[in-house]
Amino acid sequence: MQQEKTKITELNSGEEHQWIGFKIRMAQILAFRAFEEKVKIGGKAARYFGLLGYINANPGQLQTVLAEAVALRRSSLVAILDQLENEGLVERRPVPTDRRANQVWLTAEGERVVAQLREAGREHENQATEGMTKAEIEAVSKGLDKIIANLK
Amino acid sequence: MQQEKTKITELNSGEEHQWIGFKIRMAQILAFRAFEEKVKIGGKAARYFGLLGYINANPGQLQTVLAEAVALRRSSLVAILDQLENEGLVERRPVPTDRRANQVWLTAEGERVVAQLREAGREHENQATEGMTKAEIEAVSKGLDKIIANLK
DNA sequence: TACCAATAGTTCGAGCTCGAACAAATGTTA
DNA sequence: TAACATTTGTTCGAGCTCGAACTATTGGTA
Repeated sequence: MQQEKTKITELNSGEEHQWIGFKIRMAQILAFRAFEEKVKIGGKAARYFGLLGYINANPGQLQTVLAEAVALRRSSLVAILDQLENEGLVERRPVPTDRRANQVWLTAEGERVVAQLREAGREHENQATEGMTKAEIEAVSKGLDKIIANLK
Repeated sequence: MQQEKTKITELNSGEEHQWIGFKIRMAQILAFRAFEEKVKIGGKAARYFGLLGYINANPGQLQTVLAEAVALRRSSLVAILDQLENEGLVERRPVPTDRRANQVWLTAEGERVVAQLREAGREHENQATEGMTKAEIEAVSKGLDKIIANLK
């Protein structure tokens, strides 16, 4: 039973594709891809915008906290911070009360880059939610909050 | 200006973390992680459940179409199909009218595995949306559809 | 105090996705 | 027909994340 090429006009999405979990996956892949294609500011900064933004909002946190905040493993964060430190965007400082730990801070340059990325991020956000009402966007946002909380 | 460890009771999420794009990323990482931890059925099947489900709903499609359907690149799909073929879940068949192309089909075993995974997927879906009303879930679902369409 | 568990950060190898480049086949156009 | 462009699947190297194992340090307990 083989289909004529020209007759495949309509593809069946399948039950799985109606699941939230799958849609979230699709959306994240497409969103990340689009953002990176759009933003060409300073090195790895765009890729780790979420992390940099979090550091900006919470200066001086431990690496463990940062990892949790962006849903990465502690071990994954090491190389990322190494790079961002090499690019002069981020700084590791010793914690006086605990010699195992590091506080992570943005450099002045890091703060500048975050500000620039924020602009690009807003544009991206607008593109992603184009044609949606405020209420629709809010509903997705609140819903995702609940889903994230459920999965944590 | 360094903070006392015990005084960091409340973390600032930062503007970025309020963005849909960021929440989508968090949700997808957590959801994928949770699903893989839960499901221990046959090899790589769980990881590529979305793909298998799509093949199940659309048997005999070209690899290019499949890649698009799950938001992966053509080149990424090659190794995945190699594995799934090795595990006996999937089959590549030549296309009579185009000697470059392959049709991809599920084997009988593949169909059995998809059915099993579907069960696990429903559980996972329930966990992720626990405590949410039907309307809330629907709002997230529709909203994600629009976002996906915007980013495509 | 001495001992043991827990924690912060790190290293390392495995596995995954990507983009670029390629061969083979097909489509298009002069 | 011949020449060129496009498409399909592929290979390959770079870059990323993960889990497991490790060191150093800190916390808890007998």
